[in-house]
Formats: sequence, structure tokens, C-alpha cells
Amino acid sequence: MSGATAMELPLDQILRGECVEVMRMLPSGSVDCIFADPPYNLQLRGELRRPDDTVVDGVDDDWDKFSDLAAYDHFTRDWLSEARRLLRKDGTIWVIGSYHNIFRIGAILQDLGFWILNDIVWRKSNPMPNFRGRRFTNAHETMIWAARGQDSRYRFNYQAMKALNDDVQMRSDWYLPLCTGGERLRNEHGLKLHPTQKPESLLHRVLVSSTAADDVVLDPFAGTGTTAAMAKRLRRRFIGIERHPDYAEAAIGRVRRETPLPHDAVATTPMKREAPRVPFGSLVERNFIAPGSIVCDKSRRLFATVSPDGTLICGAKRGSIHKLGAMLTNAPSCNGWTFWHIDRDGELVPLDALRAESQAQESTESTATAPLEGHEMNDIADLPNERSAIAG
Amino acid sequence: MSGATAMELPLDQILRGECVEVMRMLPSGSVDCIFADPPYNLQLRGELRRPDDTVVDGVDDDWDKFSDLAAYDHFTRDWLSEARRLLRKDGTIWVIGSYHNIFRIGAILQDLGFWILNDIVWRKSNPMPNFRGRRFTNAHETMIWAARGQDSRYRFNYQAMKALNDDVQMRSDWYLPLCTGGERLRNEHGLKLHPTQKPESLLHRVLVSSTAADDVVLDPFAGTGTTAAMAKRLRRRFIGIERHPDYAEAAIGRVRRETPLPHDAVATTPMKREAPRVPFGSLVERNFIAPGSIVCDKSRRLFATVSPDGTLICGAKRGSIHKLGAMLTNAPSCNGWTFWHIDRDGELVPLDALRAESQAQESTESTATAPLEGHEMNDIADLPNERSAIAG
DNA sequence: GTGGAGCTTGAATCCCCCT
DNA sequence: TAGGGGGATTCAAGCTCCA
Repeated sequence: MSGATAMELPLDQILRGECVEVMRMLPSGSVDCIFADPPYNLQLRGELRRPDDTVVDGVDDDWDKFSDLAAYDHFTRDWLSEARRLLRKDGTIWVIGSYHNIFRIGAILQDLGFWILNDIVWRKSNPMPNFRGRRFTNAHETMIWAARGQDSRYRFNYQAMKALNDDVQMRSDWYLPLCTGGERLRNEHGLKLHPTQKPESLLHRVLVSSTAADDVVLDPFAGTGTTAAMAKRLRRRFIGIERHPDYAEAAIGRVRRETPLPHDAVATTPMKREAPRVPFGSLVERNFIAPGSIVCDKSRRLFATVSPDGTLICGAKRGSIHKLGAMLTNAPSCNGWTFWHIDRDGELVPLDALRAESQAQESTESTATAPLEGHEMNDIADLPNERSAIAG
Repeated sequence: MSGATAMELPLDQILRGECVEVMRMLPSGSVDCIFADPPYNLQLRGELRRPDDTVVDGVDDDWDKFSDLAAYDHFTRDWLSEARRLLRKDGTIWVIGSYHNIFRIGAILQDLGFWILNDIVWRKSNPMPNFRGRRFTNAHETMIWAARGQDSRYRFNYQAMKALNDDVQMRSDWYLPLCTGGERLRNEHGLKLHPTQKPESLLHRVLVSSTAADDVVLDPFAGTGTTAAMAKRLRRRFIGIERHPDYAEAAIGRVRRETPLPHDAVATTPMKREAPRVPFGSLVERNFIAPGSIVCDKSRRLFATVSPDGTLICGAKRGSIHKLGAMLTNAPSCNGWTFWHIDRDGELVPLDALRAESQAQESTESTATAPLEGHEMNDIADLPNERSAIAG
């Protein structure tokens, strides 16, 4: 490869090499959308064990190590600058990260002139717990979605996203599972091939929301090729760049095995609706029942005091509404929602009724009732054939 | 006002003035926790505004944009530097923002030496919809929770958070409604007094998770005083700083109307690390378990004999309940309290249960059941003046 | 086949006091 | 201050295995 001459656009390929070097060879303004999953600079200090003494297989790869924040910033500015050059005027970029790196990426995106459209929270349905009980469970990652500039007339497939979300606007928080099971690429020993393979569902939503069929999608950190595979499936064109030979090889094979969906099927897929779970503690926080309140059972024989963390206290005993109910009645279990009551003007009201009230208030409080301005939205078009001449 | 002399800590007050100027007068290392909701409306108006609300004089577009970001960074670095000085070594800070400003704040926090512990997503149950249908509904805001430094031994009330969430670890995504209804402060025309008043439930969770009763909580952008009001309610000490006279006045009245919860109502599930340590030997001394007793692991495969000094003996090996458990299982460490059991009528009981029994007996034997020493909360009304002299 | 128990695993900045 | 040791700490999925 000669670094100076811009090559023709190598479509539907996984290119092996350093992402900045390879990007330098591609022509300006040639890409519709970029999805980037750069190293997070995790800075793990030592071994971490689960309470059962098994060792957590953390990300200790060399590619995630940087000497300091300045080195990470320099790396980030380099690849984002090239990415911006490759993006056409109305194109958009997605970058995913965690709190370790996403603030640096967001600031540099803004410094370079990108215009942030949304920050999207990927809420994981099955995150790894916090084993030492020293922080909140790190249960999400953040994606920044940005246009090339403030005046970009970018693509957002509003109707497709709304349809994907049971006909209400898609929100900035997405609830999706990790990449596990058969989707996870494994080596001959059955071990995960890549420590941070992203779920296909995530890329599905990204591509359906912000690209059209036949759009060119670039992934500068292609890894095992999730972006490329989903682009092929959804009949987008793709360019993947990957430095590590093993990952690149796996990605090439994966994309080759992928079959594009039928033309008329490149549309929305239904999404499971989440049922909101209401912890008792949230009723306390929201002052539906104040800390210090007294609750009692139906027969007014057992009493307990509500504490600010949502536990109940009765003498020396403390526990959740369920646990304390079980303890005081010597039962193996207890539904605290129906067991405990508050006295409201002499009448006993079960906690379950309070919960129902809180949920009702939540939905009526919503400000989301205004109609949308009626301008036409781009939706996904039907487009010509796949062109997957995959190269190495 | 002489910026050089540090004043005594003005507890339980709303101070009117520019936050950096006021902070400069407070003594270093005097604050346990900071909650900050800095302004981030700089680019949302037709004209560009500096953080002090003055209009940026348009020269040319590029310069303006750069000037705006640079001005915001400068402002952010200023107040965060003072905040870090005021924070005691093991204190933590919370900063809330949206994608407009949170990336700059996060990067500067890291640059200043703060150590990010979590980024917390406040998912709004009732967000404003996206009226133009050109983006995802912006349905969340981001909070960064950070310790003063990498080696801070910060407070995290793990058990309280777990209790608040129905006995599973609290995650980094919080689902809470906006501040509406009676909680929202309004002016004489019924219009909302402050554009971004935060819900009390959010501050409840923040304060319960990361502060103890009597801790000093600082809010440099106090607004209508949500932080101060919740601190008073939960029996924390507070210092609020607010520049705008109308907001400060509203906050002072609001805090005055707030009543602290009873002492016994603000107690949350205690952290086990803070429980008094009970050496295993004391159980032997007090004959909860007799010397010569046999203990075994859960599967009855490993056995050991209790010696009078509280060590366990297995063949030639001898050590503490922890050491011997680790030795016999070839593990790097072992919690002997949960590893070893005694056989009680054919049923295995962990040593941990014995310890709980001993502690329960201790507390019932104890005569010391008096509540915590109550310190009088300064009410704003009781103070000679509102200290607005502090500020310019 | 089927259901339940048990095992494995996931981008993780994961302890703290005393000597 | 570096080292030693007490002892606190996990949730949701998907898979295997066996009854």
C-alpha cells in the first residue's frame, strides 16, 4: 500500500491494517456512516475474582493499553480526524464507549466540529455484577451519534424507529442483551475469540436508524466483523478495517457466511416491550410513602417502620418488605406488596395499591402527548442486489 | 470581600453569590460530598452565551464556536478545581449533565485527577418527546460519580442501595420521573420557577448512596435548593450556593419549610464493613462454640477441630478459620465465616450464623439502647441573616 | 422430549485496617 | 509505607447433564 495515493473505494471488504493508515488511503467524502468501537483504555489494575473465587476474564490485551490520558487523546484525535475526512457532508458517525473513554471521545468529537445528535445508552439486560460491592453495577455503555457538522442534513429513519418501538418514538435508552451463546465467535478451544464482541441487535438498530440500503458503512475497528455482517444482512455496503490478523480472518469468514435478507424483508423487526419493575424503594424515594411511616399487616397485629432505603424495621429485625413479612410470620416467603398496609384515614391500604397509584401517576405525568410536526420521513427503500465481493 | 481568608464553614445555609468566588472563601478538605448541576444551556438559545449569561459578541462563526466551547471549558475547570480543593480526601462528587456538556465535564474531571466511579444514567419516565422527529427522544441525563482521587476510600452504602432495589445490586441506570406536580416550585403566575428543577427522588438516591447522616453536602449551583432540602430531610448538613437572587430566595424558603425526618427514620441498612468486628476466638471464649468442636465445609468433605485460641486444626495444619479454609482448598483467600459449619442436630449451620446469634445476644444484654445523639439542625430561620453578604 | 438443578460467563478502572 | 491478614462480595442467560 502506498500511503499517498487515494485508492478507489474498496467496498464490501475487511481490510487488514492500522485504521489511521488505511483510512488515509481512502477518498474524502466517500462514506455515508461510520460505526466505531475503539479501545476503551480500561486501566484494570489487578486480578478480579468472583465471590465463588473464580477469576474474571478481563480485557488485558495490549491493544487496550495506553501510557496515559494524553496518549489516548492523541490516538483518538488521529482516527476521528481521518473519519471526519472520509464522511460525506451529510453523513453520521457512531462511537461506542464506557465511562473510561467516552468523555474524552465526546469532547474531541465536539472539538473537531462534529455535531452531536444524541447520546444513546445501551442498557445491558445481563451485565456483569459488581463483585466487591464497591460501586453501582456498571450496566450500560454509551454511544454518541453525531453528524459531520452542525449543518449536515443527516439521515434519521424516524418512522422505522417508531415502528420498531410499538409505534412510540424510540428513546435514547436501548435495552439489549450482551452478545452470548451461538452468536459469540469462539476459537478451537471454545474460548471467546474477541473480548468485546458487540451484539448483532445493537448494530441492527444503529444501521436501520441511520442508513439506507446501499449506503456505505465504515467500521475502523472492525474486530470480528459485527458491523460488516449486519451491513451485509441489511443490504448496506461496508468497509471494515482491522489490525489483528486473527480478528480480521474471523471477520472475513463471518461476513462470507452471512446472507443478505430478501429485499422486501429489509424492514423493521418487532421488539420486546419491557415491563417496568417497581422496587418498593422507589416508592420511598418518590415520597409515595415517607421514611418513618408505619406499615402493618391486615389484622393490625404486626407493625414495622419504613426506612429511607426501602427496608422495613421491626425491633431488631430489618429486611425488604418480603423478607420481613416472612420473618415475622415464620413463613418461607411472603408477598410484601399484599401483606403490608398503610393506614389511610383509618382504612388499611395495601402497598400494592400504592404501587398502582405510582404507576398511574407516572403515565399521566408524561408530557409526550403533542403531535409530531408533519414532515415526511425517509423510510427504508427497496434497493438492488447485494454486491459482496469480499476481499482479504 | 477578601478572597484570601477562609471563613468558617457556613453550615445549613444557602449562600448567594458566584459559585467560584464563594467556594474560594471556604476551607480546604471540609466537604464530604458535592452535588453539582452546572448550567449547560449555552448553545440552546438563538445567541451564544457565556456561562455568566453574557452574550458572546459575534465576530465570525468559527471563532464563536471555538470561543464558546473554550469558555465553557474554562468555566468548568474553574469551578471543578475549587470543588476538588473543598472535597476531603475520601469525598465524592456528583455532576449531572446532558450530551451538550457532560463530555467536557467528564474529560476535565479526569484531567483534574478525579477518579470516575460510575456514570449513572437517569432514565426519565416522562421525557419531552422529540417534536421534529429528527432524533431519538432524548430520554435521559447523565451523572458522573467520581472520587477525589484514585486512592480515595470513598463511601458507598452498598447494602442500602441493594435494599432500595429489592435486594439486587443497584445498577447504573436509574428510572425516575421528572420533577412535576406539587414538587415543582412555581411563581405567582403558576409558571415553573426554574427550568431544570431536579426531582427529589434523584437526590434521595444520591444522598442515601454516598453520604452518611451528619455529612456535609455542597451544591455549588443550588438553584431552587433540591439538594439542600433533601439533605435537611435526611439529616445531612448542607451548603448551597446560588447566584440568582430569585432562585436563592426560593431555595431558602423551601429549606425552611422542610422538616428533618426523625432520627430513627434516616437509618439505612448498615454496611457489614462498619459492623463491629467479632474475632472467632471470642465465640470460643464465650462458649458459643466449645474448644474441641468439629467444624466442616458445606459438603462435609473437610473437617477441622476448634482449639481454645480460636484457631482450627486439621492434621498437621493449623490456622485461623480463614487461613485454614484457604490452605485446604488451595484458594488464595477464604471467608471462614461462611466456609466452615457446625453440625446442629444433623443440620449444617455456618459460623456466620453463630456470629449473628452472639451479636444478637450481646445487643439484648446491652443496656445501651438510647438513640443517637441528636445535633440540632440549623434552620435558616434561626440564623441572624441569610449571609447574602458573602456574595457580590 | 422435558424440566430442573447446577455450572459457566460477561469492556471491571471492584477492600481495608493494622503493624 | 509496604506487607500481611481478616473477611466481604454476584446477576441474568444460556448451556449441560440427568432424572
